[in-house]
Amino acid sequence: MARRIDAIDWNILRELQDDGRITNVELSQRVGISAPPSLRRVRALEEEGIIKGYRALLDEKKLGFDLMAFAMVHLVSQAEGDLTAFADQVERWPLVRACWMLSGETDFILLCVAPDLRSFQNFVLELTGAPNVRNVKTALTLKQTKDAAVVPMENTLP
Amino acid sequence: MARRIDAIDWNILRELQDDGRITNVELSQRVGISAPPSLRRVRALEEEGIIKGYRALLDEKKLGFDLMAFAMVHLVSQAEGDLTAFADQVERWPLVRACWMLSGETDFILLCVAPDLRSFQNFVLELTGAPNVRNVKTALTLKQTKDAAVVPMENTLP
DNA sequence: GGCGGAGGCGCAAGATAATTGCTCAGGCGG
DNA sequence: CCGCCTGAGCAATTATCTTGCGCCTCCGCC
Repeated sequence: MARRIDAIDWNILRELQDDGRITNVELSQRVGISAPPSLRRVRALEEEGIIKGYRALLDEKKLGFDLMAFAMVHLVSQAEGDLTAFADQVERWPLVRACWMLSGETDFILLCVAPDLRSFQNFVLELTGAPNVRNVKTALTLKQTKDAAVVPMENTLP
Repeated sequence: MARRIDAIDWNILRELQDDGRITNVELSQRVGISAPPSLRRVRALEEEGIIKGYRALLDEKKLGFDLMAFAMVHLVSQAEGDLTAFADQVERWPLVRACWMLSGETDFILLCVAPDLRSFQNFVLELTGAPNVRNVKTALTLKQTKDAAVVPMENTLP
C-alpha cells in the first residue's frame, strides 16, 4: 500500500485539489501521460486513502448562511471518554461544520455557520449548556480571506 | 440570476457536497429527474456561483503534513489598508491553508499545516516578524473530529 | 553481459456518460 | 379559453471512461 508518490502523482493531486471534477482526459493531458494510466493512478490514490473524496464547494452566503463564527470550548473533564462524548455531540449539531481537538488552553475549536446572529446565539446557549462544557468563547468572522485546499502544492516539503 | 432554489436543487447540492465526482446520471437518479435537466440545473448553480468549484479532499498526513495548527494574530494597526496588506501576505504563505478576519480580540485566525513542529516554529517566527504583527498565539490540533462541507443540509433554516 | 520478471505506459475497442436539439405538459396571465 | 413561459423527458451525437493487451524499460540475478 505504501507506493511511492512520484512527481506525476503530485501533479495529479494538485490538479484534483484545484478542480475535482476535471475529466480524466483533461487531467491526463495536464500531467503528461495518456488517459488509462492517469485513471489508474487516480484510482490507486483513492484506494490508498490519499484522496479521501470529492466535494462541491458551495457559497454559504448565497444559500442563506450569512454568519460564520468560531467557538472555543473549554470542558470540565478532559478524560478520554468525556472528550469523545463531546466530539459525538458535535457531530449532531448541524451548525458545526468542522471541529478540532486542541492542545493547551482550549479543548475544542468549532467552526460554525448560521443563517443569522439569533440562530447562532441560540446555538451557543445550547452549546454552553451541554454536558461537560465549562465555558465557550466565540469569535465572529468578518470575512474569509483564504480558503485553500488542505495540502500545499508550492513545494514546502523540506 | 436570482432563480429560486427548490427542493430538487437542494438535493443536488447535498449530493454534490457529499460526492463532487458523482456522475450526472447517478445524480439525476438520486434527485428523481432525468439526466438532461439535472445537468442543466448543475450548470445553472455553477453559473450563479452557488457552486463555487470542486475539490478533491486529500489526506494531509499521508502526504507528509503531520501537523495542523491555528495561529491567532493580533495586528498593530487595523486600518483598512493594513488589514488587506496582511491578507495579501497570508496568500503567499503556503503553510496557511485558510484565514479568517475576526471581530473582537483577535484580528485574524489562520489554519496552518506543516510537515513537522520545526517547520511550524520557523513559520511562526516569520509570522511574528511580519509587518504590522503585534503578537501571535498558536494552538496545535490534536485531531480533527469533524470535517463537514460548509453548508448544512439537515434542515437548519428557520 | 545476457536473461527473465515486474511495473507501468500507450493503443484500441466496447461500454457508459455528457450534451444538445426537440417536443410536450403544466401553470399563469391576458 | 388561449398563448406564453418554464422546465421535464426523449433521442441522437459526441465525448469520456474503462478494460484488455502488447510493448518497453528498469532491475536483479545468473
